[in-house]
Amino acid sequence: MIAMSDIYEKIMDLAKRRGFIWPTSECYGSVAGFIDYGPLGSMMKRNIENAWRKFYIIQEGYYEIECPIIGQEDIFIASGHVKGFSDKMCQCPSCREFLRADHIAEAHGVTGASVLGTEDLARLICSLPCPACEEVLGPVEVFNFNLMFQTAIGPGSQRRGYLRPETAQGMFTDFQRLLRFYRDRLPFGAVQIGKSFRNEISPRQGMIRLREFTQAEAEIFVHPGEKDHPAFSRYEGYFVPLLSITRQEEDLPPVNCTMGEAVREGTIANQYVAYYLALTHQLLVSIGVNPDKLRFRQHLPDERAHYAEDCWDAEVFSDRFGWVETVGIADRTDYDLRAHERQSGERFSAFIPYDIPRKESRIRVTPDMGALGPRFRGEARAVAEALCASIPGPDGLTVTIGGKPVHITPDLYTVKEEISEVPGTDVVPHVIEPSYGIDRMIYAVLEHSYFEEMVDGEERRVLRLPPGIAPVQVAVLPLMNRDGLPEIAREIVDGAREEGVIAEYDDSGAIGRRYRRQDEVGTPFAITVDYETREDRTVTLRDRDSMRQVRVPVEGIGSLIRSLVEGRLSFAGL
RNA sequence: GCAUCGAUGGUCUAGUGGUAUGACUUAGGCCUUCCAAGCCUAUAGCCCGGGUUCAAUUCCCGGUCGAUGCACCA
Repeated sequence: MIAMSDIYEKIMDLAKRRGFIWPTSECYGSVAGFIDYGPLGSMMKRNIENAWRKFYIIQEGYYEIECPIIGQEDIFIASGHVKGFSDKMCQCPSCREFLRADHIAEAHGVTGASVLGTEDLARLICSLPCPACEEVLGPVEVFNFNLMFQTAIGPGSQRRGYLRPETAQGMFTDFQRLLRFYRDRLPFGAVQIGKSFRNEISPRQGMIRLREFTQAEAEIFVHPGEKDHPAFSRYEGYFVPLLSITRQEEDLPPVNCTMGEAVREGTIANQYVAYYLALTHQLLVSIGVNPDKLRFRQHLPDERAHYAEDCWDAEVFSDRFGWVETVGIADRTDYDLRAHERQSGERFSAFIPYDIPRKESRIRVTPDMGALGPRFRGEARAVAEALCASIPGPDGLTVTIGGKPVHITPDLYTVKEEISEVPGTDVVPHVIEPSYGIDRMIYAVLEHSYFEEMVDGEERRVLRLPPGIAPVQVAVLPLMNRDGLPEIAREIVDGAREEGVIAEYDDSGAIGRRYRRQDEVGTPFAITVDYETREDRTVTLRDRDSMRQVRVPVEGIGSLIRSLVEGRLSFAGL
């Protein structure tokens, strides 16, 4: 079979040659961490994004939103990215080496250096030697190297902006609008597909670590006390290969487990997380990820964010890169919404009415201002406030006003027990976040679809892409480039296009060569117009994977292809 | 970011201090009645900048990109 060590080279070679993925702006030498999607790559990417939409928008009923890529600073102060998404660095004045300032300090016995401010760190390291050139650093400047790209909004750079490092924040900042849109009820979800940016220090590994990448994220807002998914039965019996914390600690392989069982035995924190694990499994397999090269690994306690209740990565096996995290599914609790509540001062909660309004009794103290006013004059207001906040005894009570104790007798206020009705309560929802790296999914699908096989002593390269993902869905080929065959073929192309099928016409070279050309880019079906077509208006339809052919009528072939692409018919059933 | 190595048509490759070999691909033509057949023709290349030199794709320095190791990293 294939020498696996260079499968990456083969795929990237094919991707470059045939217009899937190109290094960006090659005429100026490209830039690491950025790629261009060529004609077939863009098409395939869109197909994968639409497959994603089929699950999250059509099946789940969550609507998509689209927020700016540039966000103002407050957003990322709240999210923690301004502070936490950066490293403290300095540059050695002697050798110009960039260094991690906190690492230098810690190497010389300072503990907790990573949480110190830049000035404290600068003071600490000025007498220390540079780890690269051994010169004493001296009064160097310590600065934050933030992984976010920074920009200025408007002229004169008055306002700092950042390119978003994730699409998620848009769904959080729009929370109140979304809640209103969903008519003030939980649970609801919002999704977003778009570009995110991280200024990686060293973005190697081709399209696995990009500085500009596409994310598809869903934020599902749920009641903190109701983490049973209303449609859980859909995936209750669905098997997913789980690599739990326990199994990782014991060095065991993943085990297939139904979602119902995993939740019951406590492996997965709740039904919501389990539901999206299963949905993700189904989604990834449907776009062409090999299920034997897919596992769900639970984050170990030390890699999980402190606020997260549970977190799993869908990892896809690459013969080149090993297990690659491609999707993250986390229960982020109320951390994000509370963070924005703090930063913005706005409300990030939902009002949830009780089934029956609750009665609450409360002791209420009403100060007699007519009596307090003349007695305490300027201090009357403070006395009244102190009274309202306390529960007096039978002989009144003593409050401290301006540092002095003051005794208030019962004739200066009245005490009443009040029964009030409380209709509901404010709840800050918990957030379930499935987050997909589209570019990594594309790479995984390419790697898992790529096959080489021997046919009649010749090597055949074929991308076994699912028909719905393939960039070209049908090739229409006149067997001979004459005798009226090209004309019929062009009619068939037009008919297919009218059905919304991506069809390509090719009359160049021997028929076998044309099949191979299509095989290499994953075109699932090929229609060949031959001499019989002129007699009886039938053509051959070839299946990419089996290379089998059947004869079908020209009439209605466009909609036949559409049914095959959409999976409503199978070639084997023709 | 550091260290080491590398970069020749779209792809793979030969080779050189005097502008470059072959194959595949692609395009046009001939041929061809279903899986990369054959023939003719054409297109297209020494990563970028600087230096040494009469002359640099070749030697030197810097950069970019890529590979590997270290560092870093959701």
